[in-house]
Amino acid sequence: MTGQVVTRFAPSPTGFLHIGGARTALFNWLYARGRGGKFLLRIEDTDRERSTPEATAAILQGMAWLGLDHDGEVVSQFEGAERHAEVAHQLLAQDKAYKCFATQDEIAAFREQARADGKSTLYRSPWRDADPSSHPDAPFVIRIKAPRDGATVIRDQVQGDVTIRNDQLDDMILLRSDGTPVYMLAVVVDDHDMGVTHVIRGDDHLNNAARQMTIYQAMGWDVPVWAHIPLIHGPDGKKLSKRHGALGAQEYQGMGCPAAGMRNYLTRLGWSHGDDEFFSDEQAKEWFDLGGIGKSPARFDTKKLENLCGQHIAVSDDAALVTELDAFLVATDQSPVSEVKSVLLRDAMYCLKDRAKTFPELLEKAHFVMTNRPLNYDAKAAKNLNSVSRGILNELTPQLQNASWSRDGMEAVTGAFADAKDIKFGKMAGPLRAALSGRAVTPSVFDMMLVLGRDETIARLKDAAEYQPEAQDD
RNA sequence: GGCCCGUUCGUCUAUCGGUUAGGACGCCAGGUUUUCAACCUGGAAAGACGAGUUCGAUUCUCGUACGGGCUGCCA
Repeated sequence: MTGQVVTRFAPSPTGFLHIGGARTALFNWLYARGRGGKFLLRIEDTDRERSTPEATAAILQGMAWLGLDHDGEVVSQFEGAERHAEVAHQLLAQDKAYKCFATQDEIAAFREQARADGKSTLYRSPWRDADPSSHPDAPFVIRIKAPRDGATVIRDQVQGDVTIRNDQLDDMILLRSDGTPVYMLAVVVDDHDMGVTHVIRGDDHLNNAARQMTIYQAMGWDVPVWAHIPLIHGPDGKKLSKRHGALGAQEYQGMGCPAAGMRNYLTRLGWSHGDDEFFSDEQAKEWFDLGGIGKSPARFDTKKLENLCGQHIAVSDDAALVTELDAFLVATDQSPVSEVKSVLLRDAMYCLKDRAKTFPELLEKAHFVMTNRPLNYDAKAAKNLNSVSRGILNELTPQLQNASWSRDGMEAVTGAFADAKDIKFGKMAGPLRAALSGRAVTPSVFDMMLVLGRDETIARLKDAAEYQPEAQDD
C-alpha cells in the first residue's frame, strides 16, 4: 500500500494570483483530487520586504474563484522559521553544514573576477574545511556541504531524468547571518514536514531541485516525486509579462469567464488526454496525469479560452448560471440580480446560454429580461421603430393578444400576418425585437415573448407602437 | 561565461520507427437563418536546420540555430 498523495501550491504573496500560478495550483489540485489525496496551500512569505497580507488575500480569493479548495489550514512559511533554523543547526551539528565567515563583499568581488576571467562563478567557501578553533568572532552564515563528486539525478515526471554534475552545485546558504532561513531550506523542510509526496511546480525550479535534493539527502529524508512544468508564455512566445495584458486570474473573472471554462482551458494548456478538448471537472480529475504534461512552454490563447467558456456556459445548469452570474456582478462592483429577475433570468436561460461566451455577453442577451417598462431604445432599436414598423406593430398586437400563447400559436399569427401584408417575417423581426427588448441584438422574438408572458409582451408592444422618436424619423 | 531544459499547422496538441501526420481554436469559402450567436459542409495550414543509426525516421543519437531557465545572505 503506497501512501496517500499529497500535493501543495506554494505561492509568494507579492501580488495577485498570476495566471501561471493558477495553472500550477490547478495541476496540483487535479492530481490530488483525482487520487483521493490532499492538496495543501502554503504561503512563501519569508521575504518580509515583498510579502503583503493583501497579496495573500488576493491569492486566496483567486483560488476561491477558480474553485481550488485546499485541505487544512493555510501554512505560513515565515512562521516556521524556528523549525527551519533547527534543521540547519542539526546539519551543522552533524558536520553536514558549516559556518562560513566570508563577507558579502568578498563573495561579490570573487564573482566579479570570475566572470571577468570567463570562469565559473560558483563560490567555494574556504571555511568548509576550516578548523573551528580558527573561527573569528564575526557574523557567519550556515552553508550546506554539498557533494562534489558524482552527479545528482532529478527523476522528473515531466522532464525525464535530468543529471546535474555535483561539481556544479554550490554550498548554498541555509541560514543567513541574521539567523533567518533561506527559501531553499524552508521549502525542503516544509514539504517534508507537511508530508508532500509530489512537488508539481514551474520549471524555473528544475535546477533548484538538485540543490534541494542535497538537503533531503543530508537529512535522510525521502525525496518527493518531482514534476517541473513549463511556464506559460504570452501570445508572442515570450515569458508572460505585464505587456501581455491580463496576468491575474481575477482579471479573467472580471472579463466574465466562467470558472469551469477557465479550469478547462488552463488544464488543456500544456496537458493533453488524446484529442479531448472540452471536459468536465470530473473527467479532468479522472484523466489528469503527469505524463500528459508537455515539455515546452505553451502560449496563452484568449480566443480558445473564450470558446471553451462559451461551451461551458452552454451546458451549465440554468439556476447555477444565474448564481454564477450574480457572483460575477458582485465581483465587478455591479448590482446583483433582484429575486424577481432571478426567476425570470433562470427561465430565460435556455435561449440565452447558447449565445454567449462570457457573462457580459450573457447579460447583453438577457437585457430584455433585466430591463423594465418603459423601455429605453438604443439607437439601432429606435431605427427599427419608424412609422411604418410602428404601424405594423399596431396591427399585429391585437392579433397576438388573442393568439394561443405558445410558440406554434405565435408563429401561426405572425406568419398569417406576414402573408396578409405580403411582407417577409424578417421585416417584422427587427421591430418586434426593438419593442420587446429595446435592442437590436436579442434572442429569438418568440423566445422573448414566451419568457415575458402575454401581459408584459403586449404592454411592450403597445409602448413601442406609441413610441415618439425624438429627432428625425422615417 | 558555466550548467540545465525545450523546438509538429498562426495557437493548443495527437503520434510513443512504417499514418494520405489526426483533432481543437482561429482563419477562408459555401449553406441554414429572425439580429447576434449557434449549427452544417468544404478548404488552406506543421515535423527549426544539418548529419548519423535503420529496410524505413516527426519519433532514436550527435551537432547547429533559435527560445527558455538556473547560476543571490530573492522566492
